[in-house]
Amino acid sequence: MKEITREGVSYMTIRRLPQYMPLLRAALDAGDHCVSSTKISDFFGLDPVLVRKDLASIGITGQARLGFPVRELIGGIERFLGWDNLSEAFVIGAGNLGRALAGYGGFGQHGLKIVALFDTDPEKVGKVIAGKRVTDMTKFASLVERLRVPIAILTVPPEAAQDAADAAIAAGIKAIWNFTPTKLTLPDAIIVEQVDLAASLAVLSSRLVSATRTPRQYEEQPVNDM
Amino acid sequence: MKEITREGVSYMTIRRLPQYMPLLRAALDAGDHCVSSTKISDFFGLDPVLVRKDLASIGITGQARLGFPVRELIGGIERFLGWDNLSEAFVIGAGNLGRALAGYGGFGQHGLKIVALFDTDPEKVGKVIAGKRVTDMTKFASLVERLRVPIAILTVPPEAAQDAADAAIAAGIKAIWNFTPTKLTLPDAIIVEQVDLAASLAVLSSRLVSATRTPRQYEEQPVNDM
DNA sequence: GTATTATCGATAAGTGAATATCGATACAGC
DNA sequence: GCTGTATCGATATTCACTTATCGATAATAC
Repeated sequence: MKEITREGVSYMTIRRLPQYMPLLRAALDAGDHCVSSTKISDFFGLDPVLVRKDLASIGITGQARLGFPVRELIGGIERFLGWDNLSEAFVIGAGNLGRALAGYGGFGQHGLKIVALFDTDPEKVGKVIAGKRVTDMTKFASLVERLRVPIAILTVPPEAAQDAADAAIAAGIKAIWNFTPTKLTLPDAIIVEQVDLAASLAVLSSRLVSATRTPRQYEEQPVNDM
Repeated sequence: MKEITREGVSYMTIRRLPQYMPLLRAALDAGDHCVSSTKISDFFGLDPVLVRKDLASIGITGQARLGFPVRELIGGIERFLGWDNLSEAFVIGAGNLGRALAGYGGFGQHGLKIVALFDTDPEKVGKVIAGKRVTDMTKFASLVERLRVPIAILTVPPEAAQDAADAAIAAGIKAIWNFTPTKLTLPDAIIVEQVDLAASLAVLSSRLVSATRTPRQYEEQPVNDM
C-alpha cells in the first residue's frame, strides 16, 4: 500500500484517526483530562507505539506518564480531517442507499453536511428525506455553482455512474464519494474515494470459505509428523 | 497491514481480485479467449507484475505472449472467493440501508444471497423488499438454525449494534458484515468485516482539506477501502 | 527525598507488499 | 525457418508501515 498523502501522514494513519474519536469523546465525557496511547491501543488491538506515531504525525504531543490531553487530541484530529468546518455535499441518486445516507445523522460529527438529493426520476423529485429535498438532476449544475458545494455522493445504479460523475465534475464538484461498484475514470485533479463493497465482501467470503473448507483456519499448521 | 489470510494470499490481493471480474466478464462477452496482465493493469492503473502476482497467488497460470485464459481466470477467482456457491445472509435492521442492500441485485454475482430482513419495529415487520420479507427479530434464532444461514449483515443503529451482534452469534451466525460504525467485540472465531465509512470519509475530507488549503495537487490512489 | 512505574519520543530493526529487472516462451510477420 | 515482440514467471530491490528497544520524564508511593 503505497500512498502519497499529506505532509507525511500515511494513508493507514488517516484511516485510523477517525476510529480513535469515539473513544476520545467517551473519555472526555467521563471527565478524563488525558488518555494514554496504551489505553487506545488496547481498545483497538493495536500497538501503543503505532498510536503514538499516528498522533505524532499530525503534530500532537503527549506527556510521559500522563498520556495525551484529550481535548487537544480531539481538536487536533478534527482539524486535521477537516471536521471542524462542515463541508457540504449533494447526493446523486435518491434510491434506498442515497436515502439511507441522507437520513444518517452521524455525518455532521464527521464534518459532512448533506444538503440535498438529486434524481432524474420524476416520481422521486419533490420528496423530502430527513429535511433534505429531492431535486431534479437538471438543476444540479446551477445549484452546485450557486452554493459552491464541493462534494458529490454517488449512489446511482452502476450503469449510470460514469455519466453522473462526468456531469458532477462538469458542474464544478471537487470530490466524489463513490458508492457504486463502477470504476470511474476522471481527471486527476478530482478527488475520488471509492466505497468498495465488492472488495469488503470478498474479504468476508474468502474468510468464510477458509473457515468452512478447512476446519482449522489461520496461519500456522504444525507441519511435521502427525 | 498485517492480516491473517489464506494460503499466502495477501489481504490486498483479496481486495483486488473482485475488481478484476467485471473486466474479465466483459472480455469473455467480447469473445476473447485470453487476457494479458498488461490489459488488466492498464485499466486499473496498476503494475502488470502486480496483477500477475495476484493471479499466481490463487494458482492461475498464464502463457507467454498470450496472457491468461479468461474462462479459467473467472472460474479460479470465483472459486477462491466462494462465489461459485451462494452463501445465504440475513439482514438485521430494515432501515434504509438494510433495504438498500436487500434491494441491490448485484450480490448474487458475488456469491451472496440475502434471504430475509429482520427488525424489531412492528411497523416494518411484514413488509416485503425485493421479494424478501421483513421478519420479527424474535424469530431470528430459530430461522438461522433451521436454514443454517452463516452470514448476518448488520445495519441497525450504532447503539443497537453490539446487542444485535451478540444475538446473531448466539443464534449460530458465523460471519458478520458490519455496516454500523460500532466496533464489535466478539469471539475470535467469528468473522467480522467492517465497512468503515468513517475511515473512507476521513480519507476523502483529508484530501479535500489538502486541496483547498494548498492549491497544489496530489497523486491518485488506486487503493480502495472498505 | 528517593524509588518505582507508567508513559512518552526517537531510533533501529523487521515485515510484507509493490516495483524493477531479466531470461524464457510463443505467436506474428517476413 | 528466422526474427521481433509481447508476455509470462522468478528473483532481487525498494519502499512503507509496523514492531521492538531504550533513555527520558513525571506522577505516585514510601
